[in-house]
Amino acid sequence: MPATIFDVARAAEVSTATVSNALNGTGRVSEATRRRVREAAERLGYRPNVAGRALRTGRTGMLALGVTTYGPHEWNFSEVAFYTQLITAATATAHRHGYALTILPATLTEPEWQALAVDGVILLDSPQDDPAIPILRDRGIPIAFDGRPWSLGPRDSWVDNDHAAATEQVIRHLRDQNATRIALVTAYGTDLWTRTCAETYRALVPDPLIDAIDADDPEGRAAAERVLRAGADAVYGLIDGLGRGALAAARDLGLRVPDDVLIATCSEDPSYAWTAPPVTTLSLFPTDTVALAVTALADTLSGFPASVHPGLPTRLTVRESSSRRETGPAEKTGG
Amino acid sequence: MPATIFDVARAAEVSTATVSNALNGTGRVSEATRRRVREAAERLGYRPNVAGRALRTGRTGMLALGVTTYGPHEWNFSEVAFYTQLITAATATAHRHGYALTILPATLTEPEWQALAVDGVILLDSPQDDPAIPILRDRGIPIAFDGRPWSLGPRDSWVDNDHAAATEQVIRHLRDQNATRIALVTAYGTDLWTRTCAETYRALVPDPLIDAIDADDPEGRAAAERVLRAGADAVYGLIDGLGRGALAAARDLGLRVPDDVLIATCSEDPSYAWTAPPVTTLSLFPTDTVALAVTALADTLSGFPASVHPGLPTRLTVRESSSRRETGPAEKTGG
DNA sequence: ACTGGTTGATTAATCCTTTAATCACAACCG
DNA sequence: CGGTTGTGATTAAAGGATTAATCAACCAGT
Repeated sequence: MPATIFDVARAAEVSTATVSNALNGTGRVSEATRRRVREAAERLGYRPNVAGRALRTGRTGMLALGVTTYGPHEWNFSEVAFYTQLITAATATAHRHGYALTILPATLTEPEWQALAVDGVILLDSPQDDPAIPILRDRGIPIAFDGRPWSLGPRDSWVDNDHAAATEQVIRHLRDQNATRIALVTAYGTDLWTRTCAETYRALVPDPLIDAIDADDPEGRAAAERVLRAGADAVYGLIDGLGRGALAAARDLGLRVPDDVLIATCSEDPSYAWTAPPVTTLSLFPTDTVALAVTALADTLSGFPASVHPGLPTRLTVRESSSRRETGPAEKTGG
Repeated sequence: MPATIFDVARAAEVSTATVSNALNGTGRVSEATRRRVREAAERLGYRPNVAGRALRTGRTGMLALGVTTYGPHEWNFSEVAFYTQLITAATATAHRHGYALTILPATLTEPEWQALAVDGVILLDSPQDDPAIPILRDRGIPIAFDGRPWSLGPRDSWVDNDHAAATEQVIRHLRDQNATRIALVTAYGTDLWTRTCAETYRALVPDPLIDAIDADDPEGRAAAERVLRAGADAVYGLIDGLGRGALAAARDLGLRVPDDVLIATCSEDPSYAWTAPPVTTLSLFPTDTVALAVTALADTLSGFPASVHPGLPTRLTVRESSSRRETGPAEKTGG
């Protein structure tokens, strides 16, 4: 039995319309009346009923975060710090803008997308021909893409890191450490992020060696083993767990890291500073990225034009797994 | 402009009441009419408007997950993997029961708790005198506690691991490995989980040595250093990051693990299998636990009585950080 | 004094669904 | 045949907020 707008109206001795106008800053209300209404609302602990407001305005005050998966898992959260940080930051940012945020299961059917009662959606690494897109467009729901989208509607925003530059930085670093055959291990995805990284890689590496992780092996151990068997002396992984997967694969094959193989991976996991050896990581700052996406979405919902933020920075943290000890030229060629 | 119940009524040539009854299985509707309504609804892609339904029934179809923090952080996600798994499982389970789930920021004020439009709340490690409790009780919103609560309302459920047994298992294991001075490092919390573990520890250890992590040091490095300086030869951490914090502290003090110091920590982080040395962990299976909590909450909302599930199992994974190499009696005493 | 414009408030419709109350009709019983 | 019971549907109210349309009062101008 929370206080309704009628209770406030009665207490302030005005109509409900005046209460609404006074509290929302709409219509015409004298200063004195506004104060009276505010006080009454405060005294009664009045909070607008969200269902009533949603019914009338069509706005729910809710945002949704959608994560697309490709593998068999309902969530592709193979225990990655990336998602935790991202969810955390998205939720906090949404609240800061006055929205609640709900996280969608990866397996949403078309009628479920139809029925979804949200004001806006953040889509993470939306794949090609994402079934959600046409439905959301049709419903007039703005989208903020985290990761470059395949198509962009008029009310859509997007944010992304500068993956080309990041990939180039990693490849050059591995080269500087005398890697001669650099392999790339990707996720299963058909997202543009994977594609951009792969293209940049191909443009830089004369003899590309690309493999994707298996659906049942989130840390990519089998994929790492394949590329190592194929002769790679450096592995760069686009998925968080690949540092561990590659360490395991190297050990199984009797290869020393970093003496025989160099390893680097995209990851936000702080524990890579503590593995044996510590693993070089590329951080994508998911918190900053998604916060920007949520803010863009909130701005769009406030009537501001949609915005685009490509080229967000990344950071390469070089650790022992990709640091060859100081070597003379003789050993260099021997690699 | 999605189809409303009026559109379906017109298409099926019945009243809206009949549509509602037919689709919800309420009231009295003939089989033939029910089929006609179903077909019309299907054809028009009708999905009940959640705001309209919420306004009428007072049910929103939304659950909230509340995480209480004690430190300065908006989220106490220092325990990365634990929360990821937990949030993931909670969301998936909620969806399985037909609810959406929203994650609450830790810093919710009383009026915000008042206005929160949800059918039920899951509270994680609710502290003593949690301000949310009286408000939710007053509003008749059922609570499912993950972690034993300080007080239980008639519609509240709770689930928890058997922390006493788990703590005892860890202590005994460390003793078996010849630890003579076992220290306990806790979070900042006033939650019952911390308290239960500490009490069990005190009952088993003749000379207790307890410290809590600092608010600005989520991995507890400073706390680990303090207890090691105080003479501990084994550290058991109740927070996920403490494995890393203790490894760092030991290294800084020139102590070898496991030769000079044994380390074990509560954690879901798989990368502890890859640290140098690998760290012994106690898993609390947060996914199973929270799934049970969400299910209990959904059941309560369906009219079933609230339920209580204490004593959920844990698992101790012994790794090198707490495994003394086979030693003769001479070395044992020298420990 | 009449007109026109401004201000500050109210009235009433609207959003969509659920559900208690009601009604029409047919079958059955005494 | 009048009265009761049961079935299958409809009518109308309710739930809480927003907002277009309307109204009353006042002031200024001619």
